[in-house]
Amino acid sequence: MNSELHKNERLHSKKLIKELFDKGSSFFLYPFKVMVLEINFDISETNQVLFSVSKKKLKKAVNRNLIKRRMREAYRLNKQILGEMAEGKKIIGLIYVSSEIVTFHVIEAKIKKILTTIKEKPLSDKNHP
RNA sequence: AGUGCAAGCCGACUUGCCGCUGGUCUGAAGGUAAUUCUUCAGAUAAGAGGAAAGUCCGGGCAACGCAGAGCACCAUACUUCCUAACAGGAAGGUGUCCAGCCGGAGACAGCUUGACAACAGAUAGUGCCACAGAAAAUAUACCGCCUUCAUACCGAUAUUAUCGGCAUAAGGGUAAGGGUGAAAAGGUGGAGUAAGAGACCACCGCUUUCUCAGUGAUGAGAAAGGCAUGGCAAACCUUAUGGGUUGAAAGAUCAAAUAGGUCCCGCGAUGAAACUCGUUUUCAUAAAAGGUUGCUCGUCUUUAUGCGGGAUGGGUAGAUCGAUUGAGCCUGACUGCAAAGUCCGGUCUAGAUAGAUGGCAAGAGAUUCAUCCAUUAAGGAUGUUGAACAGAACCCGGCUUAUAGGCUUGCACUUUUU
RNA sequence: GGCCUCGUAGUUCAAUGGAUAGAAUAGUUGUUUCCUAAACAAUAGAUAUGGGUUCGAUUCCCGUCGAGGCUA
Repeated sequence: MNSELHKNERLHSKKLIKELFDKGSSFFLYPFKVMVLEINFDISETNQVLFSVSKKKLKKAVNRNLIKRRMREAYRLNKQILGEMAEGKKIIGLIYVSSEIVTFHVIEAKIKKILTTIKEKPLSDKNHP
């Protein structure tokens, strides 16, 4: 599996973002809030992911960019944990809720945990939003 | 060599691996009549700032309004110039303040360096000036000063009067003085007077007019006024000048279906007349409603609502353009005191769109802290820490604010050597 | 990205440019009570920040910082 992260793997459609925040199931794993939604195969060919850092938590744009870059890098290096899913694809929202700047190693460890959790989650989670 | 001030410039590096963005080239696959388009792979060079920030000004660009006028609103405010434009910049003028020098008895004036100035108008009008103070803007109401007359008292001479002093009441002349206050009605000195006063004189300050110099702000000189009306316009306001409004989430193009929208045609308002007496025909009509940037004028459209038929075509999701060749950058020459302008030559240097510059490893390292050594002092070694402010979002010109450290130039001071 | 509004005691609000910035509540101390509450009395506490205009600034003007809202 390649370790690239192209534009079609990032979530940029306004409709899908709205759907994710309306219908998706969420859980916390500090310092992240994670939202997941399973979608049909024909809408998207790959998993799509969204990274978000709040302006309320980190005031300066430099620090927000830094955290987003570290999150993106950690997802890129570890996305093979999710593997190939036959049933459908997932859209994932990763929202940073801490107000401190965390090093890359911490973020990578947390992302690994999150991806493992998502993979092991049963499909029945979708039925009771 | 060091320290301080001012101006200008730069804004932490190397290697390896894995990645992101748009461009160019090559190859493969698919589509098209073709130019060519889409996808994938590889190669190649490139990829945040001096403030990208705050959004405080000014423009370009775009849409809207039927063109336009006035009012309202907003902004600016010494002069000349620069500029696409500006509340920006350059040069200059004036004023205030600090310091120094100097003249004068004094009021005050002159020169030099530096800093600062929202620096039009306070006799166009309105308003405000707390407390204190006689009075805060029409100065003379008050306390005072001087004087006339009357009365009472005291003293002297002397005798029923005169002179002097003091007090009270009335009248008159004055504005010197009046603990205050941020601010007190030209100032200093003289002469003068019953007491006084620009009422008078000298000087200083002020105002007005004229002449000369300067593009101009203004300056110099002369004459006159005799001084008559303080401060606040970052209070309302007046004058002059400028501004239409809204912002790229503006806007343009592509674009499936339904409803809706828009346009055209017919029926359709009121009154009168005619006859074939039907909701048939002909003629006339005004005002109303609506659109139009905050308002008014002006201007435009329509004849209610609604129904029927026909045509047109766009809101929303998305894509492309707008959108990176521009008041561009660099070098040089010329003009100008300067801001800046002109010309020759060279050059193309981010273009993302939930938002691209990152991660890991190693090295080198400004700096911080601790220990040890040495010295008049600067210093050296080991370990530790590990780089300021900060991220383009349509593009430019400024302003403001944040900023570790380094470099260059000029000035001043100190030390060392010759 | 663009536009607008607001910052006053710990909290909620007042204050025409003019005396020591006021009130409620919360806090502290005391009286009362066997103790607590309530009541009464006293007390401390603030104009976001830096400049400017003015004799004088919470108020007027400018900059900075912070908070909130509108706009697809």
